[in-house]
Amino acid sequence: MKTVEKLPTETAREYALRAIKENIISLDLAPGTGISENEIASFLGVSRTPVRESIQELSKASIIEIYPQKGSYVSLIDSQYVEEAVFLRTVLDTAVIEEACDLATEADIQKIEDNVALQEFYLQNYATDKIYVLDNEFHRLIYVAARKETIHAMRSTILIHFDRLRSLSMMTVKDTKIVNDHRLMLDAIKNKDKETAKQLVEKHLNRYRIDEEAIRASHPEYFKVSENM
Amino acid sequence: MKTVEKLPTETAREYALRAIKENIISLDLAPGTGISENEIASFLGVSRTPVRESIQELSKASIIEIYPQKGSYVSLIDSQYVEEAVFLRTVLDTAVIEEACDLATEADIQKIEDNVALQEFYLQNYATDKIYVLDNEFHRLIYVAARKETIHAMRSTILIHFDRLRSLSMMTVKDTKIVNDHRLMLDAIKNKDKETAKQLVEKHLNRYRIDEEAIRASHPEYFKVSENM
DNA sequence: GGTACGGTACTGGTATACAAGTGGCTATGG
DNA sequence: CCATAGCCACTTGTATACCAGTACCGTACC
Repeated sequence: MKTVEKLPTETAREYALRAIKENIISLDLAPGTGISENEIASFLGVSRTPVRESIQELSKASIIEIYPQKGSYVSLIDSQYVEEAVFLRTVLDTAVIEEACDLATEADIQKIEDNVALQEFYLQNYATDKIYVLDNEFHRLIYVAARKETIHAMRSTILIHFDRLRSLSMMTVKDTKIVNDHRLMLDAIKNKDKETAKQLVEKHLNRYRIDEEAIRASHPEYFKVSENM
Repeated sequence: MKTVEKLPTETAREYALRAIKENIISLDLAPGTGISENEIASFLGVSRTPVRESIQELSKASIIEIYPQKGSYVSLIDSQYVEEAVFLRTVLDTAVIEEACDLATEADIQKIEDNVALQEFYLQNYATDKIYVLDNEFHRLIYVAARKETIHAMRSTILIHFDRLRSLSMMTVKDTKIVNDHRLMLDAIKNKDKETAKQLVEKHLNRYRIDEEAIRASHPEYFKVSENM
């Protein structure tokens, strides 16, 4: 497990949740790893309570499996859940951007504009490591503009199943293309052009198609064995 | 707060979550009510720990608002969240039933068939109080058939915002119509007829249109005052 | 050598103790 | 009578103690 800095503003619970999430997505807590509430608590320098609450939450989304009195494990990558994550993102993102076309205010658009401008700036200056955070923030801002922030929170939890597979794939979509997609989406929202916006989202998501079988071949121990074989 | 029987199979945490949820949906814990972890814990006969974990979970979906060191409150009915719930249900249910048309196995269909048959039986015998539970189960089985069970779990949490408004409306859609809708949906899945299935879901959801303003007029104290007025 | 049994050191589930902060009530002084 | 200061009873947040159940390992006995 990798160290995560505790921000002064967050509670122990928020810190623990963030630290565990980041470690799972980055695969520093690899699929199948056994985790102990006590161990993580002492590693993070907090008590079991906040750690336990975080683990409970992740287990709700099947990111962690809890076997009472036996142990807890980071879930193996399960095609079932990855598909659910991809499905949810596809269905929601397209529906939400259409809503954003209808509902976005000037202020919403300005925030997105600032975000995209920053993406373009970092792209020009080859500081592409910053783009990952801005990317997530961009998509959140779309949900905010569509007045669907609660839905976004749920989306991001289940998306962990997909995110860690993406980490594992080490597949990198050219940042140029990502940022360009974002610029075009913003334009579509400005123009209230739902049809174009929807098509852009579909095209954007298609860039992240992952060859799961190839990864399974090189890291079979990370994957759940399907029952139907 | 109304008593909820503890099932012998569930943990204290599951019991607490279920009890609190049911009380919020039934409005026995009315919107705006102040709740205390200690109070609920002693009422349910468990300690603060499982109660606290449940409240934390509900606060994630904005069902409960926590003000540290001050108190926690059942959220007032907020049009914003109700709309998010309706939006989520509409978007997901239509997309999921299409998936169910593709993916449902014989076993899945048989379970739905049994459920619908039971609905029809209770309808014939005027035991319509049983239909509410079967209704929820019916929609869950559709998600199961579409291999989207995790998504269903998230759906049901956010739907609380809508469910309690429905309780408040005391609006009753004729059970005859509901059960008939379900029968037709099942047929569409059997026939793998996505288009019909989708239209049926839309029609079905339209039956639950609620006149929020009328309810707001008769119970203004349950509603959040909009900031844009 | 093999097997069965028991101790031990873990697990997560629950209960309780303590900490830090808030708000209201009361008592006291003007 | 009013205002203010301080105590007290509450809140949630966190840490810790205790419980029941599990797994594993070593030992003793066959």
